Amino acid sequence: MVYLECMTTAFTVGRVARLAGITVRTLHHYDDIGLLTPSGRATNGYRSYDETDIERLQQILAYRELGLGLDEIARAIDATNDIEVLAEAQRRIRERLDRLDRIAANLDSTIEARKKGLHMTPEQRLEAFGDFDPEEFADEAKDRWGGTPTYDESVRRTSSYTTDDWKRYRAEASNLDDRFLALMDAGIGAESDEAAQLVDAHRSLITRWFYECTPDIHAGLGAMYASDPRFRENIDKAGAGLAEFLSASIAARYRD
Amino acid sequence: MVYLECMTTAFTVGRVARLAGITVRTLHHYDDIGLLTPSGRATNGYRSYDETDIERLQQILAYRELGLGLDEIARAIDATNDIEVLAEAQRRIRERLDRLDRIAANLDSTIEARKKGLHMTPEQRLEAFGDFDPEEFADEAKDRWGGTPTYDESVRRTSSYTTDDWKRYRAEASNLDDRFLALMDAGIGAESDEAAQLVDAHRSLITRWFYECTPDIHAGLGAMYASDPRFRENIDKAGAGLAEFLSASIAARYRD
DNA sequence: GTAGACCATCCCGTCGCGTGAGGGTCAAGG
DNA sequence: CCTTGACCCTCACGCGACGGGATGGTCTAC
Repeated sequence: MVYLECMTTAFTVGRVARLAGITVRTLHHYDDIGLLTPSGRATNGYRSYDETDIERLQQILAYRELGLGLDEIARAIDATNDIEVLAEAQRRIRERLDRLDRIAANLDSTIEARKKGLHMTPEQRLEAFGDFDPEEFADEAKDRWGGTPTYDESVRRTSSYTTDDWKRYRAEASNLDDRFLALMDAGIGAESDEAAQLVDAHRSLITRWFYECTPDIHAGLGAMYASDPRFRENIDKAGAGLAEFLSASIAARYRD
Repeated sequence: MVYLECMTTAFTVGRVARLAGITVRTLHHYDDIGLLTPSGRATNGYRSYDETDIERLQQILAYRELGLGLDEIARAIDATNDIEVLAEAQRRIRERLDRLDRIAANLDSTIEARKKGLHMTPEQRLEAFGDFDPEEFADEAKDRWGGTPTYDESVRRTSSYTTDDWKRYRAEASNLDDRFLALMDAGIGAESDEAAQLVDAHRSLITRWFYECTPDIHAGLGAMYASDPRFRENIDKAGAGLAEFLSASIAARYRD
């Protein structure tokens, strides 16, 4: 306003900070690194921000909201035409809004699932956060186990299991583990009739919960339990040597 | 899955990182500070994340998105029931969405104003960022200058000025400054007829752009130009001593 | 003239990782 | 059997964006 300028312009740090919802320290910092240097100083040395400074601050804050680094912000603002800067900030903010929307939706369905007792896969839980890789993981699993009908069926069936279902399955499995371990402790061998009965129970368990487990498949699975360290470690959690014993029992059952 | 567990569970750091769109280092960090400790380690020492870990990570990421510190996140998750945690995260995310919406709307109107050449006040530019203080600033100004009819009128009129309007005003004012400075340089006194003419032009300028500037008001304004350091500094930017000279000229004009 | 609210400049501290350095693990292929 | 490449591990230093205190000047306000 020139003749009336000090009425409207000439903001001190504190005032700018309050208006913008930031701290004085932040303005000092922006001055230090040259991101927002106040256009003037009063005779007492106080920083004096004018309207153009505020305009720049507006742009800075818009970009900051997106998590850009201060140097990136500086480049973004200084490089291009100022209306372009705002429009770009606009676009980025809208992207951000989309992301938050996805996350909110994800939490929604997580809460829903939790209420209904439904189970969610890890991929479902994290899909809103990763930038996007719809298949990548499923592919990884398929490369190893998949393409086979048993794998596919298992995926289909387990996808609708609730958390309670999983609990019940785990209880059943744990019970079976204990019975195997009891045999081991009692010194009853893997070739015994008792072991053969438990093997049948094991096959039935897998068929009921995952896929049609034929004797052939079961034999293959049993071999893996002992040889593949991933299965082995996992099974041995229930008791040391269980993987070996289970594998031997299965092998004995189908040996004839 | 117990017997099939290694097919689905047992994620390595890299896999979790890819799924969640974060870096391995971040997972290491969360492990270091105890925010997310993998539920197990493989025999080779590799971190092994299971489904419950992923669930926790989901909650962590949701909170992180809001800019909470990691210790706050830990407290939020550990303190309360887990479904409550998710619901709370939900609420915070929605707040965040609101804020971003406000900022986007603000940028919208800024861009619109820019296109139409309209002028925006600093308060308008920053209102979306500050937590909220609708009046605070206006109050500050009013405490000093306001309540007076001249101030109110000035606010009313200038609020509709475009940036071009401001440019034209500044040009006029700058021109007037130069003419005053020319008198000073020529050694023509503040009591001269030439100065009196310029004083009238100055009063007319203020009346045309801001408010009905009566001789009384003008005299008061002139006194302030010299005495109030804020006015003085601002006016002296155009030329050292201008505030003093202008003030003296105005005083002389109305002395009779 | 002194109290309280601002302002200034230094400068060390913190948080959330980034980024090597230095080294083991593990299928896959020559 | 050895290598290559893609993983994994543990230090440990560094950095960006401020926070926050120390120390001291400035400015209305009673």
